[in-house]
Formats: sequence, structure tokens, C-alpha cells
Amino acid sequence: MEKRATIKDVAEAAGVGVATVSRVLSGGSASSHTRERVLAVAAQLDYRPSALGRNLRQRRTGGMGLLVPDLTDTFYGQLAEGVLACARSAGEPVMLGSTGGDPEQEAELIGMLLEQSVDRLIAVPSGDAETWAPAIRAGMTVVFADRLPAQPDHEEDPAAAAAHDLLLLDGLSPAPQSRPMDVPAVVADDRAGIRTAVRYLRGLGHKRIAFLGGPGQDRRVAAFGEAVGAPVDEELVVFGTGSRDSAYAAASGLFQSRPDLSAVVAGGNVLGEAAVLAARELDLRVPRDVSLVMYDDVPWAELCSPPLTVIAQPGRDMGYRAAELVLRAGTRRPRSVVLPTELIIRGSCGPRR
Amino acid sequence: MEKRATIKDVAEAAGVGVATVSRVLSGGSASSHTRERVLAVAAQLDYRPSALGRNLRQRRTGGMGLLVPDLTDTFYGQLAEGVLACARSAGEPVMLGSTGGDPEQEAELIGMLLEQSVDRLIAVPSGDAETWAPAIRAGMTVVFADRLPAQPDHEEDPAAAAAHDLLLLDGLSPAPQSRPMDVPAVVADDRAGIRTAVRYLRGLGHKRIAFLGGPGQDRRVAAFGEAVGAPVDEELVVFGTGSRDSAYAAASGLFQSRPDLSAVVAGGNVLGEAAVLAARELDLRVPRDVSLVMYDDVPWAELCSPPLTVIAQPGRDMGYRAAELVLRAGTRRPRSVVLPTELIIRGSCGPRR
DNA sequence: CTTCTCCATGGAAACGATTCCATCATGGTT
DNA sequence: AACCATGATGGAATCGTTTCCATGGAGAAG
Repeated sequence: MEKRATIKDVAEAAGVGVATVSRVLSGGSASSHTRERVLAVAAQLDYRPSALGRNLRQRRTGGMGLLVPDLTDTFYGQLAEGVLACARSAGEPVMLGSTGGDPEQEAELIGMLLEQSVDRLIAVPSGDAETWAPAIRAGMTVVFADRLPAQPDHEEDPAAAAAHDLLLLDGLSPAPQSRPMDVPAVVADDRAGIRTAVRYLRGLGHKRIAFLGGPGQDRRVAAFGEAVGAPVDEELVVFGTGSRDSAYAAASGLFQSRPDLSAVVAGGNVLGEAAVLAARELDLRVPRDVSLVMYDDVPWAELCSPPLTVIAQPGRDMGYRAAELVLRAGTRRPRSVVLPTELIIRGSCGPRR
Repeated sequence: MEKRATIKDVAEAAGVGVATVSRVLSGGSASSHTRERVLAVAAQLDYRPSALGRNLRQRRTGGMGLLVPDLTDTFYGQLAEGVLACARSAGEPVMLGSTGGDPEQEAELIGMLLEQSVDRLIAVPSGDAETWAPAIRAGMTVVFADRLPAQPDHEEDPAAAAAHDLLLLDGLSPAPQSRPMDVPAVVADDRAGIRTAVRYLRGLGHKRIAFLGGPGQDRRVAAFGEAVGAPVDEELVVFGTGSRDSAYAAASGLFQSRPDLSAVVAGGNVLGEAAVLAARELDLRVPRDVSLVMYDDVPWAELCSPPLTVIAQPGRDMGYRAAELVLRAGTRRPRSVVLPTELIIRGSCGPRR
């Protein structure tokens, strides 16, 4: 356990002041003679500036925070890989937290990041605007990914709020000042994704299409309502809470209470997994008895039998773009990004029986 | 963007010295009167000590680093969740890096963590002992998870080194000083896991059993050799490099070059996935034409058709235990942990045709 | 030759915590 | 009454960096 060389050691060994060393190493002005000398000595001593001193001086920890609900959800794994790839190429560290979809844990993790003076954060939010207020107030640069926080003020009508979000992300902000948080986001084009899927199912003759949603999927639910057209049969829209168990319970309940449905759109890969399992348990054949479209293209979608038809969204890109946004913030005013989805037709949808 | 209160603000507002505030907050001695007063003022100012100052003073960043090869591999997602759960309950931050299984990137990430003065690290190593030397030398507390780094000194006979590792992890260290790195590890009982799987396949009548391995799986390969007994048919042991493509290529090549094999053990879930895909592509029916056992129990193993028989290893526990070890280090001399595996029989194995 | 400008340079102050050490008060013992 | 032990307390040093500012020298312009 040898102690590392400090800037002072380098300065002494090179016969210059610490200020000069700092300048040379961070690209300030210096004569080519001293520059060479300092660089040589630094290399010789294997000097690497300590982030500790720098962080304290600049009153901020470099790098970025990343908050996701659950890393065993393959989609969030992809998203995290994207963030890490961007961070790595920028040489920035990433502080990771997993919220379990719980706003309270999310708030706690935000608090910890604040304590660490991490001032850049990428999050798949679980809490509402109130949960996020402390971070914003503290001056954190936040970028949301995959979804937006719920609006507590709209709580009497979440559907309206989600529709609002859809508009907002189209760049058609209907009432700019009505959304207090001005936080950029990187999300998939849920409206188009869902619409394409619903149209596809309609084309196969399906009339009773259900939506199996998870927490934070208000935008997808709204898009679904829009795609199937009013009036939406409320019973055909059910929700899990985020855990695999509750997703299974929701799927199973749906199949049992509405044997008349002929197609299901699952709002995420965990929900899709639950739907496959529940269908099998109830002896429903896919796609003969029920057609299934799942959000998220994950490697195992192809392994199912039949292989699952999915709405693919670019998880890795989403993470990468979010990381870019959060790093560029300050240089450029970050603008929200909507990434395209793609319907990948495999074998889990068939004509209505 | 309001600036946070510092310890100085609290001290002034409470009419005491900064030293006293620090003591009160970190559990030092203080009269109950001042203690109350300081706590009241701190709460009132919403004071939270900045990790920056503390880190610099203690010359170490709190929390821990976590290095995994790939977060889209569900097993590493589980492992990461375990680490995060432990860290969260300890209130410690986690710095994450994804190495892509590349020793060079791993070395780079280690360098970055060193720069951040992170002195506790959990890693699924990709590089060899040489890659890890800098971290050890710098006095980092390292705990390996899932596997151990390769030994470059044994390079003439990796099998012997892996067998050595197997012994070592049994607690039967054959020559204690022969392993220079004394780094604790949390791994699955690969030997038992593989042996159980091979016995199971033997019991079904299989004679030609292949092993589909990935990088860093020397211990599993050695265990496989041990389980099938010498002489091992070298052609029946093939490797992918870690990417899904190369895993697929390895699996496909194996099936084509050795149509006589009747069973495959895949050393990880990505390899299992590749085996299923390759078998399907070559019109090999599972389990009629070929039986398959996969390492890692992942949620989608049940979704396959047939559902996959797996060697389950407790990924989440592995991460949790590793985090515990790395946090307790210093208090207790950490000892390696071997976690049990379980053969979960589903439908991907059948009698030899 | 003088003066002005510009650049390289180094000393020193910050940043916010912990911790050493000296001081002081209190209370008990001889 | 003098002395000592104990415990609370605050000032100041410290960690390693960046950055402000003053200084000094060299070159250009007058």
C-alpha cells in the first residue's frame, strides 16, 4: 500500500510551483519548456490527480448518478449499459441506485446523491414531481429516461396528465407554464409504438384488446386509449405494481375475468413475461387463443414459443443519449428526445379465432 | 439553486465551534445540552454534511465500486441488485462500471476508481492477476464475485490453475503461498453444480456431453472435466468470447461439428440462450435430439419451450454477500464464501434417443 | 532609453469536513 | 486549601486540488 504522489510532489520534483503543475495538467497556459518538464516528471512519478481535492474545490462531484427501478429488468439493463458506455468514453464515473420502483427509496437515493454533491442525474423516475423537487431545487441537472414523473397536481385525472405529456413530447406544448418542472427527457415514441401495435392487432381482426400496464406507464396507457378509441373498456386495462408476482397476478386476473379478450398488449418485458406464464397456466394457447404484443425487445423474446412479437425501443441508445444530454447540459440547453420504436413481428399474434 | 448549509453555518447558529458540531453529528462526546442544541439547529437548517469535505480529510471516498462484464446479462443484473440492496441499507453509494469482459477496459475502470479514491471494490474480474495488481498495491479492499481472475503464471496449464482454484475454494489450500493475491471471493459451488448436472444427464443415458463455456469460466470447465472423467473429448468443450454473437457461433459450430453429441451444458445464461437459438436453427429438437442444461436460473428460463432445466446460483445473494464482505473488511478478516447451487429440473433434458 | 503590454509563474486562499491539542471548568480527593 | 482527574469545548491544522492575484521578465512600441 504505497501512497500516491500528490501535485506537491510533482511540483517539487519539477522545480516549479503547484499552480503551474495544475495549469499544465488542465490545459492552461505554460511555456513549452516547463510543460514538457512537468509532464515528464508527472509520468515518471505516475502521478494521477486525486478527484478528492478537485471535487472539494469545485464543490461538485464529477460524473453522474443513475437511478433505475430494477436491474433484473432487461430493459433497464440495456439502458444502464448505454449510460455506462457514454460515461466511460467521457472518463466519468457513474453512481448507481436501484429504487425498486418505490418513491421513498428514490427520495432517499436522491438525498444520498445530494450528499455526495453529484450534480448530474439520469433517472427512470418512480416518484412524482414532489419527489423530484429537492433535486431540482438543489440545482441538479436532471434528465429523465424512459418515462416522466407523475404530476400530483393532476391527480384527479391522470389520463389527462398523460395525454398532456404526449402532447408535450410532440413539441406541441399546449400550455408551457402549466408544467413547472422543465426537465429534459429521453423517451420512446410510445404513441406511435402503441398505435402501430393496436393497428396491427386490429388488422388481424381483434376487437377486444387489453392492456397490461406497470407503474409509470401512464403515457402508454393514454396512447392505448387513444389508439383503440373511446370508449375504452376499463376492465381491459389492468396494472401490476412492478414486481414479477404482481404482474403475474394482474395478467392472470385479466385472463380469468375477461375470457372474451383476444389480444393483449403488455407494457413492458416483465409484464410480457407474466402474460406468457399466466396464459400457459390457464391453458390459453398463444397465438391461437390469445395474441400477445410486448413492449421491449429483449434477447429472450425470440426464445419463447412462439417467439414474441414486440414493440422494440432502443434501450441502449436511450441511455446513451440521456448521458450525452446530461453531460452537455450547461454547454447547450438540453432538449427532450423522442426515439423511434419498431414493431417486430414474430409469432405471438394470429387472427382472431 | 440554493447553496446548502455548511458545518460552519451550523456552528455559528448554535453558538458553538465547528469541532463540537462535528463531534455531535458523528457520535463523539458532548454534553446533552449542546447535543440537543446542535441537533435542533442542524435540523432547522436542513444541514447534511457534505461527503466532499469528509472524503478529502479521510483521503478516501466512501461507498464501493462495482465492476461487472455486462448488465444485459440477467445474472449480472441480479448480482448488481444484491450489491445495491446491501449498499442502500448501509447508506453507501455505489460506483458502477461495465467492462464488456475486456481486461483493458477493466484496467481503465480500475484506474478511474483509484483516481476517485474508492478503496472498496466488488468485481467480476475479466483480466488476470496482472490487471488486478495495481488495485491491490494501492491498498484497495477487493472482493471478487462469481469468478476469480486467471493466473498468468499458470498459463502453460490453465486447467491445473482452475483445479487449484477449486481446491482453494474448498478451503483445502494446497499451497497457501503459491497464490500471491489474497483476495476473498464469493462464488457459486461450481464443482457441485456441474457434477450434479452431469450426473443427471448420465442418468438419462447420455454419453457424449458437451460444455459450452464463456470467458472466465475456467473453474466450470475444470469441474466439467472432473465430472465427466478423463479422458475429456477436447472437441466437446468449446468457448464463446462473451458476446451473444460469438456464443451463438460457438454453439452452432459445436452442433454442426459433432452431430453425435446428445447433451450440452451451457456455462451461463447467454450461452444457454445461444444454444437454444442454434439448436432451433439447425432443426435440432430440445430435448428429443439434444438435452440442455443451462447455468443461471433466469426468469425467462421458464418461458422457453420446453422450459429450461437449469443450475441455479443465487445471483442476488452473491452480490449481497460480496457487499457485506467488502464493507466489513477491516473489522473482520474476510474469508471467501461458496454459495450452493441447485439443479432445477424443467423440460429441456430427456433420455438419450 | 523608457514605458507599456503580455505572459509565465508561484504563493496563498479557498473548498468543508475531521481531528489533534490546548484550555478551561467542574468535582472529588488528600 | 491545594491538587488532580475528567470531560466538554473551540482553535487550528490538515487533506489535494483549483484559481485568484501579485510579481517579474521579456519583447514591442514609442
